[in-house]
Amino acid sequence: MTKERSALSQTDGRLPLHARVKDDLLRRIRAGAWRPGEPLPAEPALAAEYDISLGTLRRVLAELASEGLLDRRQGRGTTVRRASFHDSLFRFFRLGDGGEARVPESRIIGRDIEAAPDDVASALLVDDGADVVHVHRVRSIDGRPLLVEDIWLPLPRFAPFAQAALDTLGPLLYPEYERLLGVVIGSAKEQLSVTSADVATADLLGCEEGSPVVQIERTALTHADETVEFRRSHGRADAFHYQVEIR
Amino acid sequence: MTKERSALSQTDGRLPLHARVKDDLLRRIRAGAWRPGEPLPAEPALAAEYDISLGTLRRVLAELASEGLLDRRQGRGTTVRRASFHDSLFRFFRLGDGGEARVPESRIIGRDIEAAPDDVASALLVDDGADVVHVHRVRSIDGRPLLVEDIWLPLPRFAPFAQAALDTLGPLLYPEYERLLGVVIGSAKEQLSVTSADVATADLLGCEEGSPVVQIERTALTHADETVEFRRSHGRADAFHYQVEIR
DNA sequence: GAGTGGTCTAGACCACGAA
DNA sequence: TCGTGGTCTAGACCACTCG
Repeated sequence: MTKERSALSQTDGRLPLHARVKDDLLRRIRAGAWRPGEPLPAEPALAAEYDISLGTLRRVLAELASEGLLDRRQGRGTTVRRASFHDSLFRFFRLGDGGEARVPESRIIGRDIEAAPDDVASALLVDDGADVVHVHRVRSIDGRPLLVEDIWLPLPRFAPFAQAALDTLGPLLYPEYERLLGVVIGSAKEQLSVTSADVATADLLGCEEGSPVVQIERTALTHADETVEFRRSHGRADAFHYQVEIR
Repeated sequence: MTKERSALSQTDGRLPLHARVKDDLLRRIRAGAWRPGEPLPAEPALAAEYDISLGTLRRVLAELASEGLLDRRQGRGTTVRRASFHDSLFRFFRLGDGGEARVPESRIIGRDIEAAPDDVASALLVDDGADVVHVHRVRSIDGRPLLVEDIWLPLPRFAPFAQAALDTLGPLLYPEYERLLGVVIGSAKEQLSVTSADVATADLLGCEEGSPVVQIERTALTHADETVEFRRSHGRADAFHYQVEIR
């Protein structure tokens, strides 16, 4: 009679052990079994739970750490890493001077509840016309406007965000999502293209209507791959500047 | 008397063993100790050479493989991976239809030897005014011009390339560098910005002078981090389209 | 001091690929 | 068939963090 590893019953038995354990841990991480910062069970406990050797478990944890999902520190434990991608303003736009990583100021111009336009609905995976929160804001450095953002969030999940006093919101929204709703952003996809500025955007950016602007569309997901935010940002093309390092 | 590991004499003795072995392997790979595709010594041989256990060596090799430098295949051996980043045309521009990964056609408009302009000289790390090969070409899909490229290569290293018959050159230059000169590209840095088309570029791209174009500046390096190519490409901004996935 | 992850070793068996 | 890397185990000792 073969020994069953009940903890792995949901994984593909044809895969090597380490792959099955990795899949299962991935599932639990995505399911939010541990909050970011909260330690996972210690290695001997996890190894016992999966009925595998310490070496095999350690290999899996090392892989997940190298892929950026886990944080391992001697003496402290293994924790789920909080996603911390840079602000797209910093990744894509050249700032006044090089150097310091300042958080750009944020001025919210409007926040309301509206029926989702087609493109927003399909990005957020909600029905056309479903209610969503819409935030419109400008991000600046030293008072110089650099990026105009439209942000859409699904309801009813983001109702607390729709009601929070505007002056309590910091310039970075993801920490606010976590504080107000317990929603932790795990990954995002961004899509860049070049368009031309409409009147309102040109006005906010201080450029001429029709002048080229870089458009960044971002879809943000939780660790469980739930789509929870869609934003469309525009910045002056003459300030655009992006570097890629290729393997 | 402590046992010396002569193979590691060039590495920092305060580092853990696996890190020292990794540094040394990295150095040898960069130095071209093995050609891409040629197998490294087998694990037991390498482990003996470094006087470390198989497990430790395997950990190092697995790391290098996961970072894309090595290719490991059961029964075949461990080899240095040939860099194979996608053509920037595919990474940054939307093509007629989605789907197939065709290699765009290439039409060389000019090739000559010239004195390096300031920006080219500083990118290639050669003296201002030093002789360089300059290639000017247009890349198209289905006869539709998508990208205009200026490519500069340092002399005398690229002399064979300057002399090769144009009709023997394929649309992808990196395989040609390898064939003609034994130069293998290991990595590249790209820098994107938005400018406006000059007359000549507009003419080649079929757009109006002054209309927005995306500029891609690429510096290509060998595994040994020697700078061997600088290219500046321009494509129509309305065809620009780039996706990033963030952790 | 107790518990955590970090490093390192030794050895077994399996699956793949080339000769 | 033989040598390669792939998987898995067992156990030792060290270094860091925290109460």
